Amino acid sequence: MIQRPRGTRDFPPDEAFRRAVVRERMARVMERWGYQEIGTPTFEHLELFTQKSGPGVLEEIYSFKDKGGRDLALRPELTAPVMRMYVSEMQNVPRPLRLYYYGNCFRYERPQKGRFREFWQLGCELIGGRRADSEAEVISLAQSVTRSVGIKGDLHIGYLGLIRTVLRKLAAEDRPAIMRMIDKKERKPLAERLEAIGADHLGLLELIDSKGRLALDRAAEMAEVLEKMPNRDGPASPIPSAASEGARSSAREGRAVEAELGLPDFEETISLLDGYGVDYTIDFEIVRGLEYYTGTVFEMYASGLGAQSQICGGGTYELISLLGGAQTPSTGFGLGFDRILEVVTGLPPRRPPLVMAFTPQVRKEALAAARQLRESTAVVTDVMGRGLGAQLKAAASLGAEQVVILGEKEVEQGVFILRDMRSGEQRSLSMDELIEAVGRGDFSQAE
RNA sequence: GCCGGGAUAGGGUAGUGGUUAUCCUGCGGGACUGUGGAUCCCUCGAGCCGGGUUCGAAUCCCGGUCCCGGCCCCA
Repeated sequence: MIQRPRGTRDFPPDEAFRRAVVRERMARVMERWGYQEIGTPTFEHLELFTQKSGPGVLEEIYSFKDKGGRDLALRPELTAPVMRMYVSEMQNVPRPLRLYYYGNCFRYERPQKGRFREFWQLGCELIGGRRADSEAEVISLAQSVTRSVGIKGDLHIGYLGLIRTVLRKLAAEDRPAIMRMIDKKERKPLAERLEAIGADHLGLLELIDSKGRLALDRAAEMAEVLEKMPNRDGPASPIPSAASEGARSSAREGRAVEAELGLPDFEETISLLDGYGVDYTIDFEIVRGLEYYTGTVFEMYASGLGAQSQICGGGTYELISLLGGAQTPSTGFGLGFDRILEVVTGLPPRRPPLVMAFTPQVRKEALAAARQLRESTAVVTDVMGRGLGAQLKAAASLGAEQVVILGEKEVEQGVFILRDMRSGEQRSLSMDELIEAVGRGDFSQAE
């Protein structure tokens, strides 16, 4: 017997239905905010991903050569493809662009709870807006989307400008280790290291330990001090444009990303969030590793997912120039669709179809009637050559709520019997009355 | 790439060296060609794969595959 490839899943009817309902609800929220769905290819040139994330991603990417010798890769995420699409065909569309996507992605990783080799992401990108406004909108949208399926995620919002500025007061060789320890929450080693390099007075530890409003106050105090301090590597270098440096470095290879302190911008974002009524925690511990994030970053967590509790991640980044476009800020997030399905509860069950039961003599009439009823609801008919009794039995085990019964008598009188399977109550109805009675019972009503 | 636990009919399971491989459920058929999920009867259907040990392996050993959880990583 042939098995499924490791880390992939089959979705039986009930599960596929749940996924469709959740996807549908979340997409509807995106649409309400004016975001338009786009689609990109399942595979791309490998270079797109190495350019964005560095050669390190090769380990976890499904890459291959096609018959023409091209290096291709199954997409491991969707932000880079969306940005590629923007650069190659949407740069002249009026800004801002509000886009969303849903698609499967592939990573060669060890499967565990909430982690698969083929997984689905749903996300959005807001391209070319003013920073604080865009961030507030996107963060609010993220919360709105997850809440639309009944998930109350724990939203943490951080800001990289401050930490980057602190790091620039340190010797360049110390920075990666410090960054890593923050990300890993290795508090003790971090404290020791900061002390060892004489940086414990900068307030970094206190900053990442503070959460919420307190953190913002602390950040403001720090910013005042930091602004007066010289950087160890001179003034901040602007983001290099693709043209100016040959466009081949990856975001991960230590490109100088804007490191302006910019705390007022972050404060503006935060204050707008209050306008949106977003529920959040300020948390400077979020660093999201990547160098292409330029300012605000955020993540959402949900309980019940074991080691993989993060269901959403996003922020503001500068990727477009890296892919050869004009420098354009973009804010977005990606949702781990599969993880969301793990924690979502209380979805309505699929509505069972109407069963059209008939005696053998009037099969054709029954099929014709079924065809008419399908204009307004889901209808199934027997294909097993069963007798009427057996058809009723089958309808019952399907969970059918209503059965239409048709025999010679009914055909002669031009009526149909509508039987309510719960009560056993039966009524004789004309086709028009029948259509009226069964109402709309299709897929969309189940949501 | 690393660590731990697993894998027996479609689903759920019992069995720890010799059984006709257990039971529940399911599927299909029948009792039942004008009205229900009940009942009864019949049928179908399994020890992940490959080696090894043994007179004999679902059971013990080795390798692989896949699943579950964790580490690493998480764009």
